[in-house]
Amino acid sequence: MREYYSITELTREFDISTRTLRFYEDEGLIQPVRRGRTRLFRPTDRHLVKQIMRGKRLGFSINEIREIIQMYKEPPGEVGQLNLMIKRIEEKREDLRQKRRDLEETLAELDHAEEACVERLVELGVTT
Amino acid sequence: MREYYSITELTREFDISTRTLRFYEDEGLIQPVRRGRTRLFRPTDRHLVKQIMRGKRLGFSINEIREIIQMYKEPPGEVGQLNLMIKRIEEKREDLRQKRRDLEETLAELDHAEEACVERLVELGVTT
DNA sequence: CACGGCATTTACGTAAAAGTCAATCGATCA
DNA sequence: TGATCGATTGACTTTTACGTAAATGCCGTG
Repeated sequence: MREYYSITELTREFDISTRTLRFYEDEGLIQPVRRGRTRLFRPTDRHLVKQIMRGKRLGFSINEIREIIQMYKEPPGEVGQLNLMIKRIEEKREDLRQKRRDLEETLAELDHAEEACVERLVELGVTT
Repeated sequence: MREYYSITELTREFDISTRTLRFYEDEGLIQPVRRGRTRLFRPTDRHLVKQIMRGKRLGFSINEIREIIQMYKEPPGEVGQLNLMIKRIEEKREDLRQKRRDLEETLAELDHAEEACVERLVELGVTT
């Protein structure tokens, strides 16, 4: 496991801009350390970026991603806080389950659409 | 099956504003008919709205949703167009499969986070 | 030491997707 | 007939998530 990644390494790996990484830092999603003024990204920062990109692909906003990231962190020490966190996690999971239903339905409709296209090709006498 | 829905009926059903429905009309995603100036939404418009909301939850942009909706329509009559459409459909499906992987990974991490919370509660001697 | 290349900060810009507000119109109820 | 309710249009505003530009810092190489 590498100790540090440069900002450009991460921009290449995740196909995002430096601006985007600095933006995520401003938003408090990642906390790269500094050597002088230069940012040094540790493996945990890299992993966070990976999680952020996943969240983005799933259509979560920065705020929602921030919430999700909170959940991955060490669980709090107090009972009330723990129960609250469990509740929040359950909510997010329900959210994700809805997305999964949406996803399966969309996939099914696309399957259907593709079949219709293929059938149409057959009608037109195209040798597959 | 109802013949027409009013704009407010649909805003209530989908929990969106009238502004949003008009916006979708401006964007050409739906084409409600008119009685005078009043919009009348047919079942097909309602179904389109349902598909739009699904797309939104999955993080697709309006343009992407527009593309997807195109794919649900009648397949074109020309062979080149049909092959192009099949290619586009396959791309979208790959996109959705990526989302599905993201989704499963996120769900797994949330499961993990919840377990950690529950364990912590046990450590604290909370009777479940 | 000058230079190229990467990095930084600050500041302003922008596209997408609506929200909000004001003025108006038309149908209907009392 | 006047008031009220729902709908419409148009203009302006807002939020999110960065993009872009300008000016400058840091550093290894020849």
